[in-house]
Order: sequence, then C-alpha cells, then structure tokens
Amino acid sequence: MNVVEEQKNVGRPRGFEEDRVLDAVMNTFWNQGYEGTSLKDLCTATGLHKGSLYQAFGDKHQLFLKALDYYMDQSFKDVAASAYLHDSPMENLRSLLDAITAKCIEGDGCMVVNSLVEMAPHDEEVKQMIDKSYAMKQRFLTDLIDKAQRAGEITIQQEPVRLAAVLMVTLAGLAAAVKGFSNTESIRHVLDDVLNSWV
Amino acid sequence: MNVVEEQKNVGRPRGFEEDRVLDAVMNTFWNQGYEGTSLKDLCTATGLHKGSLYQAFGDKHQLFLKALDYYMDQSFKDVAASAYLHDSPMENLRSLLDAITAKCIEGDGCMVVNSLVEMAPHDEEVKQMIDKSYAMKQRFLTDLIDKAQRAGEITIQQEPVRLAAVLMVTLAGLAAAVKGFSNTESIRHVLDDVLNSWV
DNA sequence: CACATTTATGACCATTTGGTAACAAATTTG
DNA sequence: CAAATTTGTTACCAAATGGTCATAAATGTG
Repeated sequence: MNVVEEQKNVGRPRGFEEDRVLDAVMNTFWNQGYEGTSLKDLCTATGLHKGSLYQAFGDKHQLFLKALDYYMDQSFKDVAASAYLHDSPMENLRSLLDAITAKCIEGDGCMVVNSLVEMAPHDEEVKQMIDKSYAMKQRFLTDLIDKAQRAGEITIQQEPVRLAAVLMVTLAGLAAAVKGFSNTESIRHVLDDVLNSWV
Repeated sequence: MNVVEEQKNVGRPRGFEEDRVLDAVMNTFWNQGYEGTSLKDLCTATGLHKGSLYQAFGDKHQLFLKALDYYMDQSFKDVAASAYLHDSPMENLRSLLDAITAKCIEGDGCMVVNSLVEMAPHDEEVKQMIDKSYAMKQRFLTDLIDKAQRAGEITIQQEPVRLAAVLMVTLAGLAAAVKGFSNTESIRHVLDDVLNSWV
C-alpha cells in the first residue's frame, strides 16, 4: 500500500547520503550555472562517479531539477521562520527581508534567480518550477503586507499584492546586483528605502 | 599621428560589415549566454567561419567582451533620448523608465543583467565593464531624480543617489523577472508603483 | 553457500568543444 | 604583371563533453 517507501533492503547499500550529495550538487550549480557545470565538476563536488550519479538521480538535467527543488525547499525553510519572530507584522516583514538579503549576500546570489536568467527562456520545466515557487512566495509576502496595512504600519494606498510584486522584483534585483558589488553595504539600503517609502 | 585609423587598403577586402557581425554575435550571446553559446552558433548567426571570427575579433572571450561593449553602447543610446522629451524632470524619468522596460520586454531581458548573473563572479573583466556602466547609469538617474526633487515632483525625503540605487536594483529585477512571465502586464506596474510611492 | 539484487568502478563511445594552421582568393603597391 | 598583404575556406587537432555498459563488490534471501 505504501507506494513511496518501496525500498527493499536487498542489494549493496548506498555509500552516500542522498541529501549530502544533493547539497553538493546544488552548491555547484548555484555558483557555476547549468551550462557552466560539467559532470566532472559534479563528480568532484560529490565524490561520486558519474555512473552512480546517473543511477541515483538520472541525467544532468534531471539532477539539476532535483537540486533546484532542494534549493527552493531549503532556502524557504531557512528564512520563513524569520517572519514569525515578532508581534508586529511590519517587524516580521523586515526580519524576513533581512534574512533573505543576508542569505543572498552570503551565498553570492540566489540559485532561483540564476536559473531564471540562464534557463527559464529555454527550459519549460525550470520555468514552471520557478513560476510555482514565485507565486507561493508572493502570496507569503502579500499576506504579511496585508497584515501590516491593517495594523496601520504601512500607510501607502496600494493593493498588497502589488506591493508584494514590488518586493519580489526588488529581491530579484538584489540577487543580481549582489554579484557585481564588493561593497554590500549599499545593497542593504535598498530594501530599507523601499519599505520606508511605504510608511 | 592618427593611431586609430592605421588601415592600409592593402590585401583582400573584408566580406562583411563589422557592426552587422557584432550585432549578430551580441544577439546570440544575449539570449543564450556565454557558456550556452558555441562557436558553431556564432558562425551560424554571423554567416562567417571561425577562422574569420578569430582573425577579426580574437577568441571567444574577447569576442564576447566586444559584443557586451557593443550592447551597452547601443542600448544606452536607444533609451537615453527618452530622457529629454519633456520639460518636467519627472516626466522625463518616467519616459526613460518606460523605454528601458519596453526594450527589456521586447528583448526578453537585458544582456548586462544576464552577464552579471552568469559571469561577474568568475570574470573580472566582465565585472569591471558592468561596474563602470552601472556607475554611469546610476549617475544618470541620480541627476534626473535630483532635478525632479528640486522641481517638487518627488516629495520623499531621501538622497537622490539612494533613490537611484532603488531604481537600478528594480530595473535589474525586472530584467530577471521578465524571463519568467508570459503576462508582461504585471511587470509594467512595478516601476509605476515605485515612482508613485515617491510623490 | 548459492542466488538475486543493488551499488560502485572504470573502460569505453560518439559528438562537440575551442582553437590552429595550411592554403586559396582577392586586393593594393611597385 | 609580380610581390606583398590581407581575408576566406577547409582540414585538422587535442581535449572535454554527456552518456552507456560490462564487471566487480557488497548486501539480503532461500
């Protein structure tokens, strides 16, 4: 009945943890891009041979999709918690955006934005994955903004969903801009200035 | 004395116009990226053989740099004129941003942002080229914003250079976002909403 | 212990990659 | 016309690419 866990403990056991491998693959694609990453790179990063990679994850493209999915999962979990720290919706919004910015600076960009730019126009699967996560994140922001508006912490007269769109685009811009700046300080101002123009 | 035009009219004449070739190369890199473009692609796009490309422009990387430079030149000329159409600085700013957005949607993104995301972290030359053009564009915007502020068309209390930084990041975000959206209408709202929050 | 099953390894493969060199064609100069 | 010079074309190259396959190793099952 349990379709998911049809793992019979027969045969030679795996010599690696799937998540560790996915993590290494993700990091490689994250900072080299899809075309810029060779199977050799992935083997070096994971310590596996290509045969093993193919057997466990499929070809390069499937492997990329799984790594991207892993990234979206992990990064969302990493930052989402920041949106529930305070009572004030606006403070929560600021915390969330700070967390996103920090992660973006630390990781020298965002794998989703990288993939959007490099692949979305020529890869329908990637495009749809990103589209789905984009919609989810925008709803998340919209909800926060709506609460902040009702609490009177955002006074500007504009639909929450459109303000959320502004933030989404700004965040995408940050993920790109961060790659060109040695001085990350000027980057940090941007979101503050956007938010401050709303109160 | 004229160092630039040291062209003796000796030898077989070229069978192509340099700018047409550069334009084709630019377009190919623009929508396939650096790693995603092969010499074969460039030969197909230009109608030249690789021997000719190498002799005229150098290797793939040099060719890319020239194409990127060409793009920056052309695209700036294309849109800059929009900033001098009206008397009102704010109207000029809006016209300029509209022109940039239109070009961005039409071209399915911006080659500078593409290159920033794909190459800047691993290519110092590309990074510096982009950095230089970024600074120039930001000064251009800063100047416009400053005028609009003095004219009372922007009422928000914030340094022009920081508002310009917001616009630069927003524009970068648009160049990325445009790749994921079939519906470009929601994209067009974003800049309006940003500007409207300043008045 | 033999067998089925799964994983790990290394050899192998056709194709593509960026890049070079030799040679032919076209032009100016003398 | 001959020499010099530049461009166009083709053949060629070593290396890297993504991907497959046969085989060896390691486990549970009968």
